[in-house]
Amino acid sequence: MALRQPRRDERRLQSIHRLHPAIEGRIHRRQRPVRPPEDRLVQRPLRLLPGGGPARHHAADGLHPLLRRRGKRPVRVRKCRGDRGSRARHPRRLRRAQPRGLRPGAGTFRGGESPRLAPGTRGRMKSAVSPRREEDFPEWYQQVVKVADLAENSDVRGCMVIKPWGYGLWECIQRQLDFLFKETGHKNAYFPLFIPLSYMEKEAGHVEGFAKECAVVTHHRLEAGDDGKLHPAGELSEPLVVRPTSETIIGATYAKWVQSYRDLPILINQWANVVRWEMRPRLFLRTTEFLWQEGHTAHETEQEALEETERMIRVYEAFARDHLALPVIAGEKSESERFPGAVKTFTIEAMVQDRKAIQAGTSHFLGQNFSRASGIRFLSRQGAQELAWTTSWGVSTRLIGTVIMTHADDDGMIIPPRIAPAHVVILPICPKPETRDAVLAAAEALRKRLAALAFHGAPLGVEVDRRDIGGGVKNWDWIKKGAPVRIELGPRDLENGTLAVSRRDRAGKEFLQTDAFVEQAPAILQSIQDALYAKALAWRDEHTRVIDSREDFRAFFTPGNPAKPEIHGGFAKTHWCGARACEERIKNDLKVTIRCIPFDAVQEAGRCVECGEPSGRRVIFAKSY
RNA sequence: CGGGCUGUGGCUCAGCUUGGUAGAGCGCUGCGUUCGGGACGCAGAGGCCGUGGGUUCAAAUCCCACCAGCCCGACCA
Repeated sequence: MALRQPRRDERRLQSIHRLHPAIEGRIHRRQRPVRPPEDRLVQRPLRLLPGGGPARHHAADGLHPLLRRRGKRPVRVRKCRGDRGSRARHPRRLRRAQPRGLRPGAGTFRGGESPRLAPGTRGRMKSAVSPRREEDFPEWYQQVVKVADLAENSDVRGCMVIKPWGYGLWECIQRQLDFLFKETGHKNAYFPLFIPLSYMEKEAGHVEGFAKECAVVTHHRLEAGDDGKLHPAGELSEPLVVRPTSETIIGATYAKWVQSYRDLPILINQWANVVRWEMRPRLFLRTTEFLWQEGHTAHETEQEALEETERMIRVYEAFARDHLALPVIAGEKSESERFPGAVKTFTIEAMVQDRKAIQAGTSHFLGQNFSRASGIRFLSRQGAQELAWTTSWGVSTRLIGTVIMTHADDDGMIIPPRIAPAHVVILPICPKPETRDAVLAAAEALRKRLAALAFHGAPLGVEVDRRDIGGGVKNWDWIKKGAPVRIELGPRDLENGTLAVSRRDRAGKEFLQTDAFVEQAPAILQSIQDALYAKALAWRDEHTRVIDSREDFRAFFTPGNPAKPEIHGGFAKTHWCGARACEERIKNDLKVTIRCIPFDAVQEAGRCVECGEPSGRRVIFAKSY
């Protein structure tokens, strides 16, 4: 009783708070913001390709031929020129602009009732995602995943349903990475989901790292009880662990495969799911079950294994850069951040839009730790029994989260063309039933022409959205999903042989001759790819600081408002003496960790940013995911 | 695993203090007007109020227990 009373009061307080006029006014304001003319669509001259490429522009008056043609009919022209600002003065709009009064349940920023305007952004275009990045980055992220139709939470805590558009991203990543693995001499195989408990105990560091987050299978049968419910029965003699990673079971297998140096190297990769019982799941970034790839190799010499470890982190680095448009820093992890059981861990670290670091891929030199634990022995060229040298390396569906947090904006997802499930989406505009068939036929013809083209060796992915819904809704749907290029094709385009092209990385749209567009399509996609990379690189560089003093370091990572930290900090390139104690203290004080010791760090004398002891090179400090 | 909070149509929530016919917005369906920047009007479908027990003539509402989820800390790709 005493427990519930304060709860009531709090609820009441909340209700009162919601009804406060100032707050209500902000939430209920339904006015459509009058967009400044320079933000309007059609008027702004566009270039689809950088540097005055072959993109064909409208005549000097800035008008598309279509619009000029219609210029004889002033009413149409005004409409076509996208003079949407006038909509605010339209009688119907005016009516909507009136305050609606209090409506129950509307005092929320979530769900369908998203606010048109964020505080202090009067007159700005509303964005598709609410809140905006600068308002609440974690919530923005969740909303992007949702509105882009990438994934959703399932009824199983911590496990997500990856929806077709999101899974399409994974398929593209998978296909291209797989190609790169094959190119570097690896073959795919598949190992069991279940690992005998005793295997997990073999490597001490490994146990320590994963024991706390293992799902354990103890029974193999269900029996109906007297209560009518099903109960586990048939207890296993030895519990099975659902793989959190596969070093142990693969090691045990390799031990059987390897007899002599002639059996080495073993270069194998597996595409699989793994389970790590996480406390705080987040779609794509940290889920209980996730999809990944894990490469496991065994080598004759330490040198060979080290080369493999570095080769694969370089593969990841290049893949991130060229395919995902992610600038990453490749380097080595400090001891405390190493993979459990590894001798060395290499990583690629990306910076996302809240300036935090995210580990996007890792490659581990496992030394002889796992071959010792699993007994991977071979007869050497000299006739002696030796332990193999092993490596493992992996990237996961977290890459998708990284891509989202790097490229997406306040209107939703932006997909780098090279991993887009569909590169070009054709939106047929069918205002009148009598032109519908012709427009759809033209859309299909265009799809075929585009699909015959190639982008980086693969056919262009083209989708025609035939859904019978409003043109604006349809268009926004694909903006939110982040399709690289949208084509609007309407009846008037048919007469003129034109189409309207929109790039997801830029505002507005441009009318082009269909032939010209088809010719340029792959180049436009590459231009988008390059632009995304350039933007992400500029962002990272802008928020990377060379820091030498302890005060500057602490100031860099201390938010102005600790109660509700704003987006702050970034990458700090600082000297570090190498002592674990310094690293630890910084982590405790600032929640900042060493992301990596970059491979390309120049040798340079300096002093540790924490203790002042001498240091030979700089490391990257950052807050991280 | 510690601390705080919440469970009511698909989603976000109101209703509970003071027990008496279950509500709103969005979404969904149909029809009409729309459709090249996110439309509008009208009509409609959809809920044993987390579960179990108790109090009462009567429980979404009061009491008890349980379950689930969220947030903040420790851990992580």
